[in-house]
Amino acid sequence: MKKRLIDIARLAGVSKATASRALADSPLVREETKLRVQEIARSFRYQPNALAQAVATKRSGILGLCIYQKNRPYFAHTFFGPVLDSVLEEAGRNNYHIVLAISSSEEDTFDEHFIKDSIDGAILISFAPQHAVTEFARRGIPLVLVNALIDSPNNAFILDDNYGGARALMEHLIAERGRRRIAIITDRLSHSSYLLRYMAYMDAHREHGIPIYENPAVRADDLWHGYAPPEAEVLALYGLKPPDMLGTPVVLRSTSPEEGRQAMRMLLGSGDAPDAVFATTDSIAVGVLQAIREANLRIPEDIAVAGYDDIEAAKSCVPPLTTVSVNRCEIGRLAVSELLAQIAQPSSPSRMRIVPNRLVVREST
Amino acid sequence: MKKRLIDIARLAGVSKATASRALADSPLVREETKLRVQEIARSFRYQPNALAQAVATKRSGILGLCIYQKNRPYFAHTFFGPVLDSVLEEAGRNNYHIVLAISSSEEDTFDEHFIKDSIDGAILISFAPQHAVTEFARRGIPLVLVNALIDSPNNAFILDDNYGGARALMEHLIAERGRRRIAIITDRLSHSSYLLRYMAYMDAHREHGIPIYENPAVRADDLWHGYAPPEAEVLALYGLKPPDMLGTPVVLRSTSPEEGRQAMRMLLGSGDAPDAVFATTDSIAVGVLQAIREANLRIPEDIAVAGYDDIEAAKSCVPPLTTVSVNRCEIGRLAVSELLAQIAQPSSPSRMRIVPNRLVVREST
DNA sequence: TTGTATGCGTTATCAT
DNA sequence: ATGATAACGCATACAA
Repeated sequence: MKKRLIDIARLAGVSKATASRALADSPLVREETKLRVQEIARSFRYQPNALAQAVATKRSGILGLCIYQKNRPYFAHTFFGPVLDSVLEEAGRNNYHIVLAISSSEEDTFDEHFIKDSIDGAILISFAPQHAVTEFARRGIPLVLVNALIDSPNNAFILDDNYGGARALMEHLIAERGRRRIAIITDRLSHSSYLLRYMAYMDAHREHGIPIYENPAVRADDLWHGYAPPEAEVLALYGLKPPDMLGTPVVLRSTSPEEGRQAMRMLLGSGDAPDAVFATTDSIAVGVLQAIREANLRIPEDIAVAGYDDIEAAKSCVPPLTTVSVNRCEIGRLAVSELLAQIAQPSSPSRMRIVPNRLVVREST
Repeated sequence: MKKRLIDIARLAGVSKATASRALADSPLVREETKLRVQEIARSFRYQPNALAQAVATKRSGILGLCIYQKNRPYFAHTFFGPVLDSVLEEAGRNNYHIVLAISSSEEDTFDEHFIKDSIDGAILISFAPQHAVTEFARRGIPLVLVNALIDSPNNAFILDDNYGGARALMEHLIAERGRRRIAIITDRLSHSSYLLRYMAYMDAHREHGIPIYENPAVRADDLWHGYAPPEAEVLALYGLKPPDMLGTPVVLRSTSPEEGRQAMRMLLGSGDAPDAVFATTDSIAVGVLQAIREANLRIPEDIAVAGYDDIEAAKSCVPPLTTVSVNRCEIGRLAVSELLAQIAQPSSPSRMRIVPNRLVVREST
């Protein structure tokens, strides 16, 4: 019933080798026989066994897309989802398949998952522990890191311009909107993306010579949970120096409207409210908006609110949110194209590509 | 450098066969040698070549997750995304991998994509053309259909209780909120999910003996674009009869806030506004809310708005949206478990599982 | 231009 | 309990 290459070959009266060549459209086979083989293959809807092809050619045509994420959302995530979509598009254009992997443990190096010498390359999004990167290298699997800043040679990096985007946003708040008491509410700074956004926040203050907003309700020792100071070597890769002054941001344990709402309530309840809030994700900002509305304050007149990411909700929330629009589409596309380049030319040098973003001013500032 | 099974075997001083058995923890091998082989394998971080295993065992451990979607979002979609997440969870729990496929053409049967006898089973979400289902059957690939209502034997179906959910929502609007002029704004009815929601809307009116809301601005011939009447046989599978009366819903070309906004503007501009709107997706409802706010009408006092799906934005929009919460998580989980059951027992009968949903009343009604 | 023979890295069968 | 050896389905180096 199910036809193999040898069946097609017999039906066409040729050998397996010739049939194989004919189906691969090799110039080594006479046009006439080529057409005959192809016609027979088509009439039986023959499809080669991709797995057998893979073991023979040592090329599976499969790319792995991996994220470290303890809980949902995994790919139903405002960043991972759109990146996945463009990864799929670009991979499809080049006839590659995408297999997904999630790991809840930072110890994991994904070799239990799907590595097993069966993927041609991998993309790691948003978090990449050193030992995982090492393991991929050891197995000779080309790797591209997205929005993860670590000190690693021979890998390509695709990064949103977190620092630049946050700087532009801060310029908007300080120079265009004249805000001077700007609070920052952020997810953990151990993640390089948030760290860079935070550093932009600090640097903007310094350059404009205005003091960092401090709130007695925010106790640094409570709130910096688990934050390790940025490593100078890693920052240097990005052309940055460790911040020479530190504020006390409100550091959340995760990114969610509910956490943002509670954080903002705390700031409002302290009786020393800011005149602007930089929430380092739109998701947090949505909760911040809620808290301010519930306190019957006006946005942006009393408190301006800005987010980061430009997720769907940023357009439909009330008021629509000023934010930094991250080019997730381009990030996914570049990740695949860099990966394919590395697969084609395994010895190509490590490259870092910083993807520009765009400040989107809406009605919340 | 890269170790194969034979290398491990030699190092352990045994044959390939014994090594293979030892690593598979076969009872056929002496405990002592088993431990020796396993220890050596571990020390060299040996990982078997999954592709070679797959050709030998005729089992790849890969499941395909396919959607027909012309444009983005693909998996960054309010339904596909969360379903994908729970598919990944459930597949991972059973040591299966997921490879994704999108097709922009209804003609496509996915055999060009990844079928090629290399997946153990497939899940088709939200749309399943007959010939694609036939092709999967022809190739002997177990298939599960999610939220797609077609007449097909030997396949498992997982369906949100679209009809029941929409009925509950209509009961809420009519009985609890006393609304009598209820407009419906929906994506194309050629999709069974929307069709079932629409039928619930019609049936609720009939049973309560209240007339369907009609608006002169809505011209049926313009708006039913491409809608084919429901096929009785397919509906019968679901225990339903074709509607014995028809309204003129506002039928959109897609699901988006912007389309919803424009549709609602049209209704408002007609001078004959409804007192409630059933938007068959939350995404549409978000746009409806905007249009009503822009017209300075009160929600829900002047016009109540209800959606369907319970996407993230439903909680954070203003006012928070009354909607039907679809159990996407359970849908994805069931899809995988049904598929695995079918893989294990290829001759098991076709099953239809309807996943309950939940009416969530918020402040928009 | 075509065919033969070998290799890819496993698992499975059949001896021993 | 272990080892040869044959599948698995394809690609390809080498011969012809």
